[in-house]
Amino acid sequence: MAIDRTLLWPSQSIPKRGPKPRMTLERIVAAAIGIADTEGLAAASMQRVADELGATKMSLYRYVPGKSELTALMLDKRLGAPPAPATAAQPDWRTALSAWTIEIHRRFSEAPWTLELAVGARVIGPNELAWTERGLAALTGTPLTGAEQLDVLALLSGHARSIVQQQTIVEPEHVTAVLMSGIIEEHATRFPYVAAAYASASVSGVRDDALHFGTDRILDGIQTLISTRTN
Amino acid sequence: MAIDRTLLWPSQSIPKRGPKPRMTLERIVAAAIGIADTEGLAAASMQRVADELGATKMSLYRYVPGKSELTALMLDKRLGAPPAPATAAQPDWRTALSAWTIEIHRRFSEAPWTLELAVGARVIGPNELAWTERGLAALTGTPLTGAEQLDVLALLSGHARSIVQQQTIVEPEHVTAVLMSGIIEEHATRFPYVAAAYASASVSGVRDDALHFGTDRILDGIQTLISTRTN
DNA sequence: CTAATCTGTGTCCATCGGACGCAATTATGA
DNA sequence: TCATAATTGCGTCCGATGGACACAGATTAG
Repeated sequence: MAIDRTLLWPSQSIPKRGPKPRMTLERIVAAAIGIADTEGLAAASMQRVADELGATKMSLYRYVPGKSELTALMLDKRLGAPPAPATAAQPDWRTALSAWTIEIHRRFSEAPWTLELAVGARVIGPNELAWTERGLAALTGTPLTGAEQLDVLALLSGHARSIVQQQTIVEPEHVTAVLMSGIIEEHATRFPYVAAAYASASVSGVRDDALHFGTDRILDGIQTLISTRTN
Repeated sequence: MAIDRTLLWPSQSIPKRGPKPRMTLERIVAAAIGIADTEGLAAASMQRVADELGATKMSLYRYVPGKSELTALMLDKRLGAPPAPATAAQPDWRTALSAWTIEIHRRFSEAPWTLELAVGARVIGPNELAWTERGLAALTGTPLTGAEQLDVLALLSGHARSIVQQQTIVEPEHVTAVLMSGIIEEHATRFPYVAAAYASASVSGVRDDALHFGTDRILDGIQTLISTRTN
């Protein structure tokens, strides 16, 4: 149940006796990520990862205590560290946080299987913490408290993830979207507002900017809060 | 892979020949929900549900095509229909949407296992659609387009879900929270802003209002958009 | 050179979702 | 009344999963 800290946050161990390790933790994680990227998270079983590395399943357990620790490593490594900040003068908090949100969305969007792993209780990894650090840096100087700053970041990253979650609904074959419009049409009398909204949304063309819409709304709301503080 | 529509959106079948069904779809779903509520979603296996009902595992497949359909039913039924609107004069969009968001949060919070099911591609259920209908009704009269109204609801419900997701991290035994603060303390030099923010957040006492904070920010942002439209 | 230690892995297990077919049960048509 | 068609419950079997455990071989420390 409990996840081993020492894997996400490695200390040193350096055993010296015994045979040389034939594998590497990094190689295992990389192989698992490769499988998840191409064949989905479910395909990244211990057996499959071991096959990919030409090893047996049980040998992996010399490097990873269990599956959940492996997936935790996959998540943190796949999201990666935040991009290096521009060397030029640092932008204001709004443009910085906007870029922060868009980039997080891009990361999750690149590997939708990470969403499934980001649900529920888990130990935060170094990359994830680096993202928080970066976001907090952007909010420094604003009149928000530390707790409020954390809430802001949770709000924005939650939005980014939520958008990816909804996008993956439409993505595979559009079959779910078609099915949904069929349901809505059939029950238009039960859900008149939904029918009207979807009809209007379809007329006005495909909307791809739900991410920006929500981000702008949230940032507007933060702007409002900051304004009331500074005045 | 594909989820059967006809279970979430039942048509009639009414077979008359053959033995009387000993079970009911409702009973199966209810039993599965009960198990998930008390022992977690993973415990709600077909075998376990069958045991709960005094039936065999395979007999359940006469009522449910597969596990994914069962979980879809569990999700929609557990969330339930939106509460009946107050008979008094309908409130303005802001108070209505605020209550909408908080109630959605409460539903998810009651059964955190629903979060796991609400991830990824899925067929929308009648209750979920009823929630959307209710939210759209609250937004009628605002100068927002249909697509924008849908985006607003996705933004708010996404926030509510995101908050529950983070709360479940702290909930079980606080072990994760303690672990996290330990990690942050150890790496305070690598993540100075995070360390400062968490220290400040701890000093100012436990924050339980991340839900309201985010909801208010979002609603402020929508308010801003509406204001620019009406002027 | 011996003993301690570490790696790789072969074997076994419980559990999971599910395919398939068979026996029992019920309603329908002749 | 009786055969037939349809429908249910269920026993059996399967592949795949994560993981426990023990043992052989490799490697180094004393």
